[in-house]
Amino acid sequence: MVATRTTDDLDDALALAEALRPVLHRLIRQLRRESGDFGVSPLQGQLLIAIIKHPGIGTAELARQERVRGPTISGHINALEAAGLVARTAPATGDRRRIGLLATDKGRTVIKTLKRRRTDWLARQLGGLSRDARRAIRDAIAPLSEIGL
Amino acid sequence: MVATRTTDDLDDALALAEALRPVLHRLIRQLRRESGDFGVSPLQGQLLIAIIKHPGIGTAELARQERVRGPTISGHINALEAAGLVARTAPATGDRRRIGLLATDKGRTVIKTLKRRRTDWLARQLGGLSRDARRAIRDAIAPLSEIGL
DNA sequence: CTTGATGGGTAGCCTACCTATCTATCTAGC
DNA sequence: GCTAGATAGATAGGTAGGCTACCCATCAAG
Repeated sequence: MVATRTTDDLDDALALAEALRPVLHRLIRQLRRESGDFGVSPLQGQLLIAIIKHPGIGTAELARQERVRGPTISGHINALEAAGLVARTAPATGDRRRIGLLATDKGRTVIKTLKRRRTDWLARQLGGLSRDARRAIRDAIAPLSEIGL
Repeated sequence: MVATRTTDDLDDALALAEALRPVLHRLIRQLRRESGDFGVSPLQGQLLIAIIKHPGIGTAELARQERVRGPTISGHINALEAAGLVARTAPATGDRRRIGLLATDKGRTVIKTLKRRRTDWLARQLGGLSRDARRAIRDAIAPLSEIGL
């Protein structure tokens, strides 16, 4: 029955949401508290990685990727620029509203050392789990990424 | 080989952490932004539920459960008390440092209507996924809960 | 009866978002 | 060619939700 199926799906999703939400919040709280200071915040790290991967990317595109508003990007780019990790460059394309973001050598170094030396809290915790547990988490990443388009 | 196994596990955990972290952050950002105002914050909801489940519970116990510092609990209990959802009562046990937290009728009502609410953003998103995707997420909840003791 | 641990609280700070608003530029329709 | 609306980016100001530092009262143990 289609009607029943839909109802079941709704109930299923609702129950799942109730179970998932507190877990997510607890995890994030610990992640924020426990993960030490690497000079750049998690979002800034992501932005830096995105800029390295797509040189000349603009702030609007970054905002869409990270599902964040424009001013949030603006602020973080300001911080990254002040730290000498990225540079705002003149519009490369014909569109003179756009700016092109580039990572500096220092920025690339920061990401490289970050990725190499980040045996952080989260990784340690995950390492303490069984392989099955890690696989279950890994399998959930793709579905979780789909949420929110 | 035990040595190899350990190394693999470390690499595995590290890679998983790198993949999981941005997904978690993105999800939480959207959760915060998109989920409307239900009168109580997610953490306050959890606290209220815990108080209903364990009447007379104290703030220290709540802090441990939600993996949060004492003052954080203090603040939220203040808010919940000001909203008339919980009450601080005299120490029930022999320990006169402790207080006993109780949910008011209003508090119980709030939780009941909260749980029945079907218009939740997260629930809608989860409902839009395939059943397989939801199962993958459900299977990851237990492992994720284990993180951080 | 001091010493240290624990339950609970206040004050003040900080991070990381948000909305509202502004300027400059691009694009479409008249 | 010129205005109307959309888009890129920035700034100002606000808020939520944690945290640390510090305080007091009480308990438990030497």
